[in-house]
Amino acid sequence: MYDPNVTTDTPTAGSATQRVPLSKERVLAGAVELADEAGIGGLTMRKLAESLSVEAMSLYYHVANKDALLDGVVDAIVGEIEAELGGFDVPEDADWKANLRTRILTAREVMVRHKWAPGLLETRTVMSPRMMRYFDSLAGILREGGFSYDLIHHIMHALGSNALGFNQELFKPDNEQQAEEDAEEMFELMAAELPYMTAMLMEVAHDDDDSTLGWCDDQTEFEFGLDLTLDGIERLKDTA
Amino acid sequence: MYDPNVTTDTPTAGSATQRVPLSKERVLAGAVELADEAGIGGLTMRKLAESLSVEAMSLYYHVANKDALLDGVVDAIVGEIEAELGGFDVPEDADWKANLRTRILTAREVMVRHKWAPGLLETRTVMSPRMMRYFDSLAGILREGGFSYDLIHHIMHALGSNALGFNQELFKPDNEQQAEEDAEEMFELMAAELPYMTAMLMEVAHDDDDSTLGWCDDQTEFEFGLDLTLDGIERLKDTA
DNA sequence: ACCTGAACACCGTTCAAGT
DNA sequence: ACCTGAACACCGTTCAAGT
Repeated sequence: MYDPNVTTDTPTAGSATQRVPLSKERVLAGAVELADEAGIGGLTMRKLAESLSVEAMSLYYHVANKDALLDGVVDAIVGEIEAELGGFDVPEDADWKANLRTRILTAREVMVRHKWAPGLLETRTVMSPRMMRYFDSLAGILREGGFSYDLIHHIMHALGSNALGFNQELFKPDNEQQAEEDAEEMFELMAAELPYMTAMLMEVAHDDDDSTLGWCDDQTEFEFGLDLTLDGIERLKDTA
Repeated sequence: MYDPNVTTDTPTAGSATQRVPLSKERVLAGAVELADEAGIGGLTMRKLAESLSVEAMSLYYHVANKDALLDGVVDAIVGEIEAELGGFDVPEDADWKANLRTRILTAREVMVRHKWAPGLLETRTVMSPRMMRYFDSLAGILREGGFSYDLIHHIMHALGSNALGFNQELFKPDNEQQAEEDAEEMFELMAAELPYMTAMLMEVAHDDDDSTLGWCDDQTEFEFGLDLTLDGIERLKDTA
C-alpha cells in the first residue's frame, strides 16, 4: 500500500525513511478522497488522520476544527469546477443562455464525481472567496447578456442549488436494494391512497425494463428543470 | 416547570403522582419541540429523553433508532401541512396554477415555523406514506389541470424542494453577527475580484437601510422563483 | 408492556508535552 | 514548526435486568 508519509526516493542517505510534512492542501485532498470512499459520514477527524498516517491531533495544526475542514473541502470542490472550466473568466460572447448552461452542467459533472458534495454544500453557511468568484462569473454572464442587476439578483436566488449543478432530489435512496423494497411497500398503499402516482407510474414506467425504479434519469431530469428555468429567465428579459 | 410525566389531576388517590406512559406520538412531538428550541443539532436521543423526563434508553422502546426518529419527525411535519390544508384532497376546480401555488405556500408556512425542517428533509432517503399522499395531491392538481403524466413526472422533478415550500438557499448564515463580518470580508475582496457582485450589491441594496444584508427577502425570492417555475410549466402545457 | 443502568464503541476537541 | 498522548465531554446503541 502506498504511504504518502514515506518518501522512497531518499537521494543520498541509506534507507532512512523521511516524512513529507502535512499541509493544509494534503489534509483537504485526503478529506475529499476519504469522502469519496466512505461517504460524508465516514469523514471523521480520526479516520482522516489514519488515512494520512498521522495522529488525529496533528490535523488541528493545519485546520482549526472540523467545521473549517469542511469549509476547506467545499472550497476544494469549487476548485475542481474552476479547473474544469479553465478559470472563471466571463466569456466574451453575449450568448448568456448557452454560457450559463454549459457552466452549470460543468459544475454538475464535479457534483456527480463527488456524490456527497451537494449534501455537504447544503450544510455550509459561509461562502469561500473562490465560490464567490464562481457566483460572480454567473452574474457576469447574465450582465453581459443584458440583464439588469435587479433581475440578476432575483435570478441567482431562483436558480438556487441549480447554480452549482444539482437540485434538491428529495428522497433519493442511495441503496437500490432498499429502494426496491420501498417501491413494493408503496404499491400496496397505492391503488386506494395514491391514485395519481399510481397512474403516473403505470404510464411513464413502461418503456424501461428494469422495473419501477431507474425510471428517473437524473441527468435528463436535471436538464429539464434547468432548461425550464433558463427559458423562464429568457422570457423575463423579453418582458422587461 | 411543567413535567408531562406527572399528572396533577389524579382523580381519587391522594398525592400519588402517576406516569403518563410514553408513546411514539409523544416522543415525536417532543422531538419537534426540542428541535424548535435547540436546532437539529440539539436533538439528541439523550437530550430528548431528558426533555421527556425519561431515561435515554426508554426512547428505543417506541422508536427503532435515531434514524427512525428523524423519519417520524419528518412525518409529523408533513402532518402539520396536512392539518393546515385540511387534508390532501384534490380541489374540484381546474385552476391548477392557483391550487399548486397556495398548496406550496402553505407548506412553506410550516417550514418557516420549523426552520430546521428543510435541512432535515434533505437528509432523508425514504418517503413516508403521508408524504407520498402529499405528492400524490400535487400530481392530482396537475392531472386535473390537464397535464399528461409524462409531463407531470418531469414537473415534479423540476419543482424539487420547491414542492415542499423551500428552495436551496445556499450559504444563508443563521447568525446575523457573523453575516455582517463575512460581508465586510467580502467587500475587501470585491472591487478587484468580484466586479459583477459589487455592482449588483451597489445597485440593488440602496433602498434598504440596514446595510448590505437583509436585502434578500426570503419570502419574496421564494415566490419569485416559484412563479418563474409555474409560468414555465404553463408554457409547457400550451406548447404540448 | 414498559422502562432502566451499566457498558461499549465512537465522536470532536483541549491541553500540556515532546522533537 | 510540527506532531503526539492522555484525557474529557458527548454521542448512539447493546444487552441484560428490573417492575
